[in-house]
Amino acid sequence: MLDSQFQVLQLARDCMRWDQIDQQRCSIARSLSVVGERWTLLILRDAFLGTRRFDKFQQNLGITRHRLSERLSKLVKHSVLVKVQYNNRPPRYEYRLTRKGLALYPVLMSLVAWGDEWMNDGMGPPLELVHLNCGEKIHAVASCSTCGEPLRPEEVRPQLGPALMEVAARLESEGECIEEIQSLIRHS
Amino acid sequence: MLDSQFQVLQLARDCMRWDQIDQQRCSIARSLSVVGERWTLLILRDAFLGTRRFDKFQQNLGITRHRLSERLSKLVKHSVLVKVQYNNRPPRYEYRLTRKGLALYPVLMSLVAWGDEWMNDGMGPPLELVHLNCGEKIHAVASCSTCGEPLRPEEVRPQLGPALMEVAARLESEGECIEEIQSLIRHS
DNA sequence: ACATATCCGTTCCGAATTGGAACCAATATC
DNA sequence: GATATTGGTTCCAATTCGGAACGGATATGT
Repeated sequence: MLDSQFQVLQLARDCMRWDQIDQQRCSIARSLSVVGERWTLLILRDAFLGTRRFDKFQQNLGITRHRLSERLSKLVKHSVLVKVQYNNRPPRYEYRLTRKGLALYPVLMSLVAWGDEWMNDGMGPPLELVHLNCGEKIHAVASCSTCGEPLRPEEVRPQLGPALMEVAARLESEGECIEEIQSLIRHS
Repeated sequence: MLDSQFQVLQLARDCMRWDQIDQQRCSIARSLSVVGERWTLLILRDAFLGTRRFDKFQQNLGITRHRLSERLSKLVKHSVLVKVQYNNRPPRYEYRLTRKGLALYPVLMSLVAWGDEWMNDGMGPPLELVHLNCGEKIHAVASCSTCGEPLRPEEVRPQLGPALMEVAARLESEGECIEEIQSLIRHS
């Protein structure tokens, strides 16, 4: 009971270990607990470009076999990839994006857009993206799911959602100061 | 000369070390070389929620002071944050998002959207986002910079951009097989 | 039949990164 | 003069990582 509050507010310990961030009530922290490790997003980049087999991932990425094996297993465990047998004799497996994995496309595309604009070396983007829908060279923009306008930080107001509401209410009823509830928002 | 090709194709060494991914001609790899380390995106999440001071970051995140100091310095070095003196005596500093830092908003919002949908625990999202433009609770969608339609992986065709074109041309004139040029695309 | 190749990993060890805690310096406040 | 606050740095043990060798199941060449 008290424990879970402390977990959210991180008063239980001076510092939180990285392998515990999935316990935070924060969607970014939870996302990163699955895709936030070294190599993982690069593996997914390759998956979106069509790579499916262990060897190809290893060659394309230059990751060690050990690390690759570990990362792929974790992605399978979290249903971002599925391990599919594509050959009986000898038994051979490949890794394919699931719906959950495909849903990461916006994350990768926004990283591409940022890198193209802010990390280029003056030689233009390494890859160009042609949108078959409109035929133009394009980049990704984050826009509103309802009105379709591009999202700007100052026009988006974060507020306590259902998952945090009750925690906040309990804290308030126990006389916790507003500052700690604010801090809750920061952690969500 | 040959070195730079090997760098791109990663034939020079069996494996590439993580601290060298910024040398890849890949915008995702380059982006991750700045924001891909543990804690960094969580620090930026806090920055977008208004945190500016060393102590507040430390309290909110539960990161060690050492690590925080290192990450902030790196973000300042890459102009994602600026260190601004907000008090003369005693000299006190705070960290603010630059334009380059603000441009990371889509990355964070797409991580939030993915986490809300795929990593929730059945209690609804921790934070709700109200878009002042339309007044609704919304989430971020990646859409086309030209036609505005939501981006779907199968409708986006990646092709060699200027930064890779010349490398590919040189490889071809030297008789490298098409497979290695394909691999170039994968690395870009 | 036997050697070699391919694919998909695992095991092991030294090197690099991280977490945890203590320490430090400049100034404000009691 | 003692204690608190802000913004760090230093140090060491624990964890994670990179590199290279090894393994097992099967195909392929000779």
